[in-house]
Amino acid sequence: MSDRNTNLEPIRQIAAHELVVEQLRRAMDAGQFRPGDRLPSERDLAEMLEVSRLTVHTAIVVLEREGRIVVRRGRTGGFIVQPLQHSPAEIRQILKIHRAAVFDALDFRVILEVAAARRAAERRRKKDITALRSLISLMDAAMEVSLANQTPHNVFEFERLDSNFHEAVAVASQNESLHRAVVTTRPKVWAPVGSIWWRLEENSHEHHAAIVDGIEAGDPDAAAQAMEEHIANTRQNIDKWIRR
Amino acid sequence: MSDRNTNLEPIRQIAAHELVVEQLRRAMDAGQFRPGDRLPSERDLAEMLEVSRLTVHTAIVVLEREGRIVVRRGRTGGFIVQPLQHSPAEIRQILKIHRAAVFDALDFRVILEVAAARRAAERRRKKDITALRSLISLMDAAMEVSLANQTPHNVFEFERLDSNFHEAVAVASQNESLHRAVVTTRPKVWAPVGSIWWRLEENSHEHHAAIVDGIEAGDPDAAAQAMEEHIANTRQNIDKWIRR
Amino acid sequence: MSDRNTNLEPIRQIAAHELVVEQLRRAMDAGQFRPGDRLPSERDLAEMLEVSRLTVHTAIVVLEREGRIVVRRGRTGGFIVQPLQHSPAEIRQILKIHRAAVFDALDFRVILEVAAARRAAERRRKKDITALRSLISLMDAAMEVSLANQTPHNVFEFERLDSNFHEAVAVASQNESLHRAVVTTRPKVWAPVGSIWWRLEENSHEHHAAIVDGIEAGDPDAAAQAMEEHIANTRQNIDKWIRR
Amino acid sequence: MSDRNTNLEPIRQIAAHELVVEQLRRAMDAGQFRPGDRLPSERDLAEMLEVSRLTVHTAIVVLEREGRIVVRRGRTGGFIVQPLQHSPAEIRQILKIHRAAVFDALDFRVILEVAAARRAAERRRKKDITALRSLISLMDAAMEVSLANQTPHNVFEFERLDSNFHEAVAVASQNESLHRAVVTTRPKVWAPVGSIWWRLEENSHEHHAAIVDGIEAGDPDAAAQAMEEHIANTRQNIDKWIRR
DNA sequence: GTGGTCTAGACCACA
DNA sequence: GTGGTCTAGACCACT
Repeated sequence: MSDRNTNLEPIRQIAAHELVVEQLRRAMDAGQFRPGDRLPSERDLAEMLEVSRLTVHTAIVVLEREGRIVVRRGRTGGFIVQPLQHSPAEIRQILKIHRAAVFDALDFRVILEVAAARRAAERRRKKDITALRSLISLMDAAMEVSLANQTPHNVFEFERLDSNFHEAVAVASQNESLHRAVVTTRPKVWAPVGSIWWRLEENSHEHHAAIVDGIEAGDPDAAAQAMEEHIANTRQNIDKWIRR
Repeated sequence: MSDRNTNLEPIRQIAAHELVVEQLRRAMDAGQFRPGDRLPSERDLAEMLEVSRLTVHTAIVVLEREGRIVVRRGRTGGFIVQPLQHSPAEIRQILKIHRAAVFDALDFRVILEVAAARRAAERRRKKDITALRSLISLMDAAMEVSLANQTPHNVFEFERLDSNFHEAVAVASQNESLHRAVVTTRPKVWAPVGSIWWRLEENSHEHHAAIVDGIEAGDPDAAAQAMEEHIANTRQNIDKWIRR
Repeated sequence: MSDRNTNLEPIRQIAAHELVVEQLRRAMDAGQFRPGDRLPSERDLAEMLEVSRLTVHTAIVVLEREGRIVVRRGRTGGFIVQPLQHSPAEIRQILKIHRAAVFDALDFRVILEVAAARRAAERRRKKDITALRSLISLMDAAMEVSLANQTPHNVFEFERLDSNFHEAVAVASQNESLHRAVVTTRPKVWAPVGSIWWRLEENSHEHHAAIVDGIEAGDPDAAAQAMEEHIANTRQNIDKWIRR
Repeated sequence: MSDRNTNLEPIRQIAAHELVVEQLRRAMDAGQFRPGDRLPSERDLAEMLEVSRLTVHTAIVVLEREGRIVVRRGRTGGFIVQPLQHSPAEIRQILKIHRAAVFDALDFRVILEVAAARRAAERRRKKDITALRSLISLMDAAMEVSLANQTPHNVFEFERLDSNFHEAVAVASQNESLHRAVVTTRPKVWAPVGSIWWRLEENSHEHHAAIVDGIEAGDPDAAAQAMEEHIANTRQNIDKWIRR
């Protein structure tokens, strides 16, 4: 093996404020901050992120220029998270462009989350099951409201709960590496498109229930299969969107 | 869900020379530079990493103080990679301390690499199989030499080939996310300990062959099972070391 | 010319409320608000100046401490403009201190306003002449009243008209740069002293008339000469005051 | 006069870094920093302008985005002033657009600088004449070089000397207000266009000489007339450019 | 020594 | 109290 494959890649000194931008973007993508929410104040963010206010401010300016937040000044001011506004045509376009990356991420999600469901069922802990059950009932409630009157807010709420559910399964797997991988991989499927109503899939709550049932029953195969179907369902929905 | 779980983590601004240190450390851990090898010259590293020579120099000083390289001046000079020198007792100690992290990483490796083997068998491509076969024959050769006269150099060579083999399986899975996860996860098992001879496991070449056979036969279950046994074997070896 | 004459002057960042103070002071100096007048309400000023009420309030407090306005509360309340109260001795003192600056400004005024009168005569426009004539008749009226019963109020009125007259000549010159220079330079002569009765010069109305006659006749030299005499007259009056 | 003409204009809080931008732009327009020159370092500018380095830096970023300077890093780095690069067609276009403002400024320049020449002749001081003579000889030298080989650098040099000459006349007028007005008005004629070779007018050195002769002879009319012809010449050149 | 960036603290205008 | 901005000092990477 004489060809030295020295994979040394260029160093990119990443500015602190860029890291802040990335982290805030990721938090919004992951649904930790939903459209309409206010981000923490500059001072709070500075403390949480352990950087100076100036650094936070610089990051905020970037996010504002991107249109992901709106800055409101004064006593009642703050940074208001904006919805990623895409028309259905744009979404289709974006999905087509990122098709490869999205399906790559989805395929990887199957590996990670099916394994997570399996481990969770093998190592079932009471507290994990309790957490999952409570998330399911919250999602049921949110979905009912959403389906009744399609207000966007509840859609965002549902999305956040859905995110939390999948993370809770990863936590239940009791493998920290797996947990982290799940958390960082999930948003990659949705990030290019943003939050949109059609992610509210009709049968997802049945899948969720089946997953928890499998975990609670200590049946790894059942839990794994339910998760696999769940993600396959998502894949089909995206497929339909692209073909539409 | 009133408890806002804002997972914002502190920003860690990393100095450019630290990034250089990390990248060189990782390259040495991954076997790209083996003990006894010379790193590229300061000038070349600066160009490859797209930083100034001063930055490279600072990084080199750090690595020298860590004892991971030795700086030799003059005509035959350069930065000579040193073996991580741990006594068996130290290794045991280190493994005990990092026990949780090591087994967490191993468990995650099972998930990732078993899935990779399965996907590789499902999606078998000629070029992947050719690459895997050639790596196996190189490893056979290296092992013979190593077993004959236990020179460390060939051990390192074997390690590097082993690394390449596992990455080649990941590549054969044809999922980029999975590939990247495998590459970043593997070193986490060994990083705390460094390269040591006992990683030369007697039966590993049988496992490797079985994995490639499964992939070539288009038999996902066989490939997956072989990979699972292979990693389980590693786990047992580590277990034995800790108990010793 | 190796001595780099980099005329970079220190930046003076001016607080918004200071800008408000300055603008109100200048408006009072220019006679837009005369002693006894009420400034617009805080709310109105905030709207006109496009700042918050707090900022206006801060400015008002400053002006009150300076004694330039009195704040009266209640139904008939408001901000009452006060006359700048200087005794003749104080005025003489002030003039002596600012002597150089005042004569420098007067000299510059000659240049600007003589040129303005000349240009106005060269480029005479009906509407300018009409405006000048109407100002002259208003000044005549104000002067008669003032001379009859020396009430300060009409003195201020006269001053304001005098200001307007000189600005009208500048406008008639139809050179915008010149116009702006005249407007900013005139107050510099009087600013240190404030508004005082002796500015009511007996022969000024004759000068004014001569200036307009020159302009109307399209006689640049006549207009210029009249303006020159007019300002020379002012200079003599100031001189007398200082020597007194 | 019942119509209260309360000329209160909106307060514009001007950021310190904007003031820095303006001042540096003006200094470059005025020829204090010529294309190819290096501005003072951030640290020096901060000290000269009495602001923090951050404020200077922010201003520099703006000027860089405008393309007026280029930033070079490292030991030999700094801020390199760029020439305003306009094609003759663009210059014509720009001049047409700003025609009114340019001629307004030119007209005002006649007033100011003719008066300055006149005052200088009336109040002639030895040191002023010495300064003017030395500037003329420097300009002669620069012009010879420029005409010989039309290198841009000498053109910029000539421009700077030309600027200095006119300022020196203003200084010789011994009126500070006039001096300041001349300095701020001259660049307004050229600012929209930038530095270009055709400002090198063939007969300008004769005019310059005539102006100084008039001043030295104590002949205000001669000095004034020479200055008037000089600026009229500039006006004609611009006129020709627009019509071309 | 240059520019690039961050920190810590402060004051201000806003609502 | 919120964001907007500036200061003073520091460390770093570049050349």
